[in-house]
Amino acid sequence: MMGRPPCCDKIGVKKGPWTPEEDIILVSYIQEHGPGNWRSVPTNTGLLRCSKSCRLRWTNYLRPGIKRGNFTDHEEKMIIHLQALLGNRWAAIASYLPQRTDNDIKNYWNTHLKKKLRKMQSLGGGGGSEGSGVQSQSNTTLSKGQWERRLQTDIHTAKKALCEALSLEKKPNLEEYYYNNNLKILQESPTAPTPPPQTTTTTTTYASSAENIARLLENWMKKSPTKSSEITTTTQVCMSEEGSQISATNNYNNNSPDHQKPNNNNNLEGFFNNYSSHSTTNDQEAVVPLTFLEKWLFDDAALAHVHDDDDHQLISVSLDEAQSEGLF
DNA sequence: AAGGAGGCCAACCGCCGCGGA
DNA sequence: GTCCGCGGCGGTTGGCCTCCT
Repeated sequence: MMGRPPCCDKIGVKKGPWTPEEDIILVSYIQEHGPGNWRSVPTNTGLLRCSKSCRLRWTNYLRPGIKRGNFTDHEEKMIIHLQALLGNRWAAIASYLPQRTDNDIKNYWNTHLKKKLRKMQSLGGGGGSEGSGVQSQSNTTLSKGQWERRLQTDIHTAKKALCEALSLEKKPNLEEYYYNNNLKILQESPTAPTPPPQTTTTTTTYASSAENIARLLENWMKKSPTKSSEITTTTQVCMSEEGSQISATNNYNNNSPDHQKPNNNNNLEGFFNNYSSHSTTNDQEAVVPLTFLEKWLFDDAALAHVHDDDDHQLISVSLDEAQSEGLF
């Protein structure tokens, strides 16, 4: 067909940091229409942003359930391990850490973990791999057959490593994980728990909260010296089979332009009742395992217990899940 | 207290795969 | 079958912040 309209006009597109006002416009729009169809977002909202920018802002900052800063030890280890297995596939890695965005993980890797690993490798004496991760040591030229065999071996090794890593986790399968995780989230909420979804796709559930909005409102408060009010973070999660849509029953000022007024906390309450995202990972890239690092990772036998902490609502990667994602 | 250096992170850029026309 | 836009991803950057001298 003759050219759809471009996703954004290059002229008149605003760049740079998002303002709280823009955030609220975007959030209220997504609340009404759900995430997706990003092309229509700038036109329908009047935001002078390109669709990509809107999507990015949502996924990296405004999306409910995002945890920021302070990576836990367990998260750190998962990232390191997954990075070793998957390489720099931040989106894939992020799918195992639902509270973290790929951007966050990427940043954390680049700013903290790279350095940390380098340090540990120099301490451990072994090494050979450089900063960008735990890379395969083989640089020798191989014939195609050799290369394939090597790759297979690497994949096998990676599988094993992942198996071991996963066996440290206490959640034995995906359904149980979802159920447990869901319950955990629901502990914050007065609503009744829902049964685990009957699905084999990797549906990543985000803890719903108004934290992100609260945060942006907080910023707004700073700008406007009105009284800062406490945002209640009542959360309510119910997993739908379809997922990916914010419940239409939420009433974050659906009909009123008042959504731009930040003090209306009642409207924030229950804002994100239901949100989940889909991720399809099909990563088969395997990288040769770890030596010193591996030890460091696996030595942490307490790993499995970390989940008890409410602050650690991590996806425990089950073997089933990994298998269904083509890791094996 | 001031200036510089380095760190951190939000956002942009460019590429790629997919799907619709 | 081809073209083109969209959405997603990873790499990179620029500006703000913190720490150090």
